[in-house]
This record gives sequence, C-alpha cells and structure tokens, in this order.
Amino acid sequence: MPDRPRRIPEATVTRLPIYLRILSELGGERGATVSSERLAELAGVNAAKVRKDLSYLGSYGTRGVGYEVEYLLFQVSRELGLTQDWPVVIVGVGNLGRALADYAGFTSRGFPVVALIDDDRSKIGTEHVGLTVQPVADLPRVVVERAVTIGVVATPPGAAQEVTDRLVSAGVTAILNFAPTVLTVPEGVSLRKVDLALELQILSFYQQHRESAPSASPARRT
Amino acid sequence: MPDRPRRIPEATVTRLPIYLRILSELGGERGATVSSERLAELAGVNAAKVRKDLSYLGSYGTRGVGYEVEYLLFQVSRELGLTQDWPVVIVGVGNLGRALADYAGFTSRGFPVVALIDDDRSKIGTEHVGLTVQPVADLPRVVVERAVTIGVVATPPGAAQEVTDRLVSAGVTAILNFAPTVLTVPEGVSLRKVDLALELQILSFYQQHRESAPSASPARRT
DNA sequence: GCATGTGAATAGATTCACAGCG
DNA sequence: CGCTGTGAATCTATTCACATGC
Repeated sequence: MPDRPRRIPEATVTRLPIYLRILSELGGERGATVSSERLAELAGVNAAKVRKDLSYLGSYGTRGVGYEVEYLLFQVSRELGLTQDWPVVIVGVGNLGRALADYAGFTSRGFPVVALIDDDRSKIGTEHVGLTVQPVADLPRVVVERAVTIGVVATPPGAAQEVTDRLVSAGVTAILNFAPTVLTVPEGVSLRKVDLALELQILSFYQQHRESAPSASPARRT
Repeated sequence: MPDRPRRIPEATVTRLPIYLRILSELGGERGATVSSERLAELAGVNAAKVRKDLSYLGSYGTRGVGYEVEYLLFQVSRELGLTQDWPVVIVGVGNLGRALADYAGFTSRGFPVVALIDDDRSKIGTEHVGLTVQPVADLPRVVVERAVTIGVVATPPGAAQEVTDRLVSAGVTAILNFAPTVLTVPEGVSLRKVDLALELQILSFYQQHRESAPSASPARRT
C-alpha cells in the first residue's frame, strides 16, 4: 500500500503542470519511459528537483529504468485534480475577457467556460462563443446551477475587489485575477494572479541592470 | 553618499512593481508619508518584508515617521528602470496578441507597442491600433530601427521557440512568453512567462485538495 | 549497471525582535 | 516615542551525493 498523505510543497505544485504538459507531448507508445534527466531537460530544471517533486506524489518510477510516461501522466493528472472538469465563470467581457473566452485551451483542458458576466449595459445580452453575457446579479444562480468553482476576474481594477467578493459569496472557492489590483479573499479561498504590467516591469528591472551587472538575469527557462 | 551596489534578491524584484502600484495609488499631497505597516497591509504582505525589500534600494525612510510617498515612488521607479521607455514588439496577432496590443496599460506605463508581427498571410498588412502587421522577416530591421528591447511571444506553442530565437538574434534581450511551451534562451536574455492553463491547473490542485486538507490553500493575497 | 528516491548540505526567503535614530 | 533598518532565527526550496532496488 503506497503511503499517500505527504504534504506537497507549493513550489512543487507550480511545477506539476509543466511536467504534465511535457509528458503529454512525449505521449509515445504504450510502455514508453522517460528518465528524470530527460524530463528535467525538457522542463528546464534540475534532475534532482524533478525526482524530488515526483516523489511527493508517490513512488512511481522504476530504478534503473525511469518513469512510464502514460502512468506518470495519469498520476500527475490525478494529483492536479484534472480527472474532473472545473467549470469556470469569466467576469469582465472586455478585450481580455473575450480573448480568454475564445481561448480554446481553457475548455479543452478541463476548464469549461460556462458563463460570461459583465455589468456594462451595452454588453449584457450579447453573445460570445455561444454564451450570453449576464449581469453580476445572476452570479449566485449561475454558480449554483452550473457548479462553478473557479472565477476569472478580468474587470478594470476598480471593480475587481467587489466582483471577487460577489464571486466568493456566491460560492466560488478559487479566483484567477487578471486585474492589476491586490485582491483579498477569505481564508480557504485560493487566489492566483496574472499581471501583465508587473511582468513587464520585472523585465524592465533586468534590462536596466543589464550593463552594470552582466549576470544579473533572472531564470533562463520557463 | 548612499552606497548603491547591493544585489537585489529576485523575490524582492517581483514585489517592487506591487509597491510601485500602491504608492502611485496613494499619491496624495506633497510630503505625505506611509509606514511599512500600511504599505504591507495594502500589498498583502508582512511589514518586515516591506522594510527589508525597500532597504535593498537604499535608506529611503525616516525612523519614527515612515516613507515619503512621492520620493519612494521615484526611487522604486528608478530601480525598476521605469524612468525610460522600453519599446515592445508583439509576435503573434491572434486573439491574445490583439488583446495585448489593445491593452492601454502597456503603452501608457512605459512599454509602447511599436510593432506587430505575424507570419499568417491573411494577417500581414492588416491594421491594429495604428500598426500594420509585419512578417517575421522584418524583425531584424524593426528591432534596430525602433530600439526594441522586449519581445512578447503570443504565438501558438509550435512556433514559440523559433520566434524566440529570431527575436533574440535580432537583438531583443527580454522575452515575455504567453505560449504554453517551455522556452530556452541564451545566457543573458531575461525570460518571464504567463501561462493561463498552468494557473488554472494550480487552482485545480487546491480545489482537489480542499476537502481532504482544510488549510492547504495557496497565498491568500496578490 | 543504472536511474530512482531520499537523507544531508546548502542556498534563499521570510519572519522575528530589537537596536538605532529622527 | 515610533518606525525604520537589520542581524539572527526560522522556514522553505534547491541541490548534492549515494544507498537502494529493479
């Protein structure tokens, strides 16, 4: 009996999706294996890190051989909770919100977009990718009826916290924030952010310090 | 004479833009000050962390008082290299690329989008936000003529590495990658990524582990 | 023999707690 | 007195290096 209940470090969690992607690209025939060395190369990280990361999931490799791609793929998927769908609602149907709604990778990878929300009069009732834009007031009903667990916030910064509060009180327990604002959520709600301006400013820092400090560059792989 | 040459930790660099945003929102009258405690609250972090982060820039606070907002704002800006513009080229003019090109925050915050690149026949020559879409072959000229330093990769995953190589050989020294692929760049080139699927999968992990481990949630603030 | 799995060593980031100074 | 600035303590993550077992 494998001993499951290890606590997976946050840093490891952020890398699991990368391994997942690489494994699914490797695909290959049944029984194909991959070494930690090779996986590490493809993921742009250290091989020991790959082994330690994977060891948190269990002992899924074979000494002297490596990891069976298909089996490991399944185990990583399961650990990430990707054996089920997680319906998503997108709030804010501006340029970014629409681009996100269009993004096929969302739905195809287990995150079906089931509703679009916006309080702009001129947008309510319009259609995108087969969905009718609904007002914020519809959130409680939509969240319950469509079993929404993840809310994507793509509103202007001024509206983001209020929208988040509404999502949370409607029952959403995970938020992905694209608005350039610091959000606060209650204990127990997961929060991740994607901030374009912030990423550019980080790059700007390293540009700025390029001449003065020749090797002051950030991580070389993604 | 303030002693400049401290090496700023990467973790600190990623937080400077957050402080910057908060400081600029605080704005306020000339001479207004803010304490590390208050800054920390607004940034959703620990006050000691704020002080340590800011101390890497120099000694810009006043004991018993706090930090002068306007002065600190300038110092953080300067450290991030935001006292100058960093022209950006966007490669890949799909939904996401267009949304990025439209995103006013880019240009207004010192990252003017000076060119749009795509190798799709049907897109070359079309216009967006006053820019004509150009082929990849134009990169070397555009990068030199427009002094481009940052390349945004918004292509499908299959094209991302090739496009990146072209950007780098054209002279671009910082890459922001939106394609769901691991990119490799030469030593000395900065690389950051924004990966939507990855963020959703991380949230999925914490959703999955919600019942079983009540307090296994990630960072609560952004 | 060979690649995993993991203790031990190291490096890095966060937090504590308080001395120092306006 | 109050808040910064920072050594020291702690916690987290990474890397090394090798015993383990297929």
